[in-house]
Amino acid sequence: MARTTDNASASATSANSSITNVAALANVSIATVSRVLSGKRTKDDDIARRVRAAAAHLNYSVNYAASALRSTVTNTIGLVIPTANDPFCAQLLDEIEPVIDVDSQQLLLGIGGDQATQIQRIESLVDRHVDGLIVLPAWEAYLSAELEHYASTLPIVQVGGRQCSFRTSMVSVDENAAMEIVIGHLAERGIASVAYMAGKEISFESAELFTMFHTQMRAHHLATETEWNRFGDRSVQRGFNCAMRLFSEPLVQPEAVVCADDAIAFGVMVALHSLGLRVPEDVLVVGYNDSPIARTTMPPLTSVRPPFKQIVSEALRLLNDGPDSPAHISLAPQLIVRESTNYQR
Amino acid sequence: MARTTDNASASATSANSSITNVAALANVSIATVSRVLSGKRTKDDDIARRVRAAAAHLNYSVNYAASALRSTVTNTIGLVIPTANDPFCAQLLDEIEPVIDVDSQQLLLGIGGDQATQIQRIESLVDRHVDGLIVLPAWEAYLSAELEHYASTLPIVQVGGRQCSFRTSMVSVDENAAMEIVIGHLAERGIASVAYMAGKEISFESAELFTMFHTQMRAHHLATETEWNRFGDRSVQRGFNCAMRLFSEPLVQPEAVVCADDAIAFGVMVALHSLGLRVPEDVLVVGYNDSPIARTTMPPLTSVRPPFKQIVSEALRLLNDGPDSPAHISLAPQLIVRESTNYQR
DNA sequence: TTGTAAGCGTTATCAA
DNA sequence: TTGATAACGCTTACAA
Repeated sequence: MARTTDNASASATSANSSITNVAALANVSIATVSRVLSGKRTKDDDIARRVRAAAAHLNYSVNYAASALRSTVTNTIGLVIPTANDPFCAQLLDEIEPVIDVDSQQLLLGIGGDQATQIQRIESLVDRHVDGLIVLPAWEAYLSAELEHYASTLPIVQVGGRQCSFRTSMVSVDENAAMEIVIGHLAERGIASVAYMAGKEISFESAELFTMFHTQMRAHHLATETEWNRFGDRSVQRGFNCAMRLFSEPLVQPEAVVCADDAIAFGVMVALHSLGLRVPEDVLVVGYNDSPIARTTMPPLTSVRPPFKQIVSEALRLLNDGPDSPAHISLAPQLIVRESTNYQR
Repeated sequence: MARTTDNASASATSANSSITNVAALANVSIATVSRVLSGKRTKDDDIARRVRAAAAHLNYSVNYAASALRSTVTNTIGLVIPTANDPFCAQLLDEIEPVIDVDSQQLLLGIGGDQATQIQRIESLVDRHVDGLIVLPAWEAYLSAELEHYASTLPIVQVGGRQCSFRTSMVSVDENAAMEIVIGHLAERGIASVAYMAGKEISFESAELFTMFHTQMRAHHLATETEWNRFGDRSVQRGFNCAMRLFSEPLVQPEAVVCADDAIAFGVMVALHSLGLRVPEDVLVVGYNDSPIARTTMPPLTSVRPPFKQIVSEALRLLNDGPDSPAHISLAPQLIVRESTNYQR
């Protein structure tokens, strides 16, 4: 019997205490301590309380390296994103980090703007034996082979983009629903014609959206013109240029503009302003991503808000389900209605 | 002698090979393998080559958990930021991640928008035994006690903000140099008067900058008015409002506006545009942070670019120096001159 | 339900 | 230099 009560609390509140110290102080074996603290022992009797008290008193926290070495989990989640300088990625980061941390897990971050770098990051994280991997593919990054290769070892969830592998799970924004909500909202406002400034974004299937735009327009009997609707980058400049071209001609003009990104919408609003057109009285404008910019435009911008909280919770749930049950979950976004569409025709 | 050459390559290219497999294949002891692969054995003789070849052949990579358990390093760096939705933080993330990864280290990310959350994140990361900790304090987060407490255990580098502790290292942007460069640039353009829209940012000592603004203005014999210069948030709206107030009155008006953030500058430019004032012919505008927005304003915005690469390399160097030699490094930013100040009076 | 003891894969120690 | 071996702190059979 190695139970020693004497001098057990000698090194109290010293941070570098191991499970042995806790066991000694609680007067139980290290196995019991391990079981109580890891939740493998459900009863909340005197022993459990003694262990927890001892752990608290010694300011004990498990050594993750030792834990990971012996068991099969590392309590880490890997996240690979193309860049932090993207409103979708940044908002997702802000949403996912606290959720992971309350699980007493940690977030290992990999950033890669192209296919090669993303593959490197994925391999690094797999080497670290992360418990799960969440990947936001970079624009034009084909990660199929990579993801398939690790899909059997490790639960992987892809977020957004073109689906890379049917062997990994995927969570994405339901772009069809997004467009339905946007066009429905504009139809309710009494709008007759809409222009669409499409994009080619990370989080977003542009072609699918473009198709859905026309489907929804027909469904609501709204008008559009081929030359109104273009693919392009999602910069303020692009929105400005497109809107200047569109609204400075004395031809027929759309009563509303739907943009694939808030930045484009911002550019559109600046252009309209400089042309003497008022938002929303003359033209309604809708953005996408509900980035911080949407709250600070003048007037504030109605924008499609990706369901970040749901994306995060579904992604983590799919990771927990393990690699054997891949699923594709599509989540409807929410339309945040602000001043830029607050006008009834 | 436990050297076995037979069936050593049986499990070749199987990913889950340990140091034992490598040792067997290379016909040396595991200790030698460890020394060769960790660089503790400098010679590049036949043994070293054999070991490396075996490791490559078996697709071996060290088990970080085991390595961390035995040695004192985990090959992880902790980074705590207030939010990813901030251009300074986002750009720093994009810069720091690749530098860490080439060191075959990994980035553990903690996000906390307030003092309590940041303290939690710091504690989580310390529990994980990160080799070093980089902290960007949140606005009004006082982390002194926390940082001091861990400063002896762990190298900590604070980036930006008010200095929390003299026992930890710090890397910051030299705001005095920033203001000197900005005002110097405007003076060269032949400007006579300048307004300053100060901020209260994460990466940025507003009061210090405000003082330096006046110092530099005097040094260059430029004029300013008390009511031109206000503290405030760094939103587009704020810039717009301030500029509208400033430039719609028929009083004396500044010939240039310096802003504590690109977003403010953007708002200013929108306001000027709507008042019929041209940038840069009528008013010069300077931003701060050189965020993606600066390249997409119309015209493109001259902006102070924090020296991200240097901040990253200095922070990592200070981490490597260990916790015993705290230093404060102040790095001069660079002025990215674009169209918004490209006008000679 | 508890304690004992055997590893997990690596690095550090020490003797050769 | 090298190899044998003892930790590192934990989890998990297995036995009590």
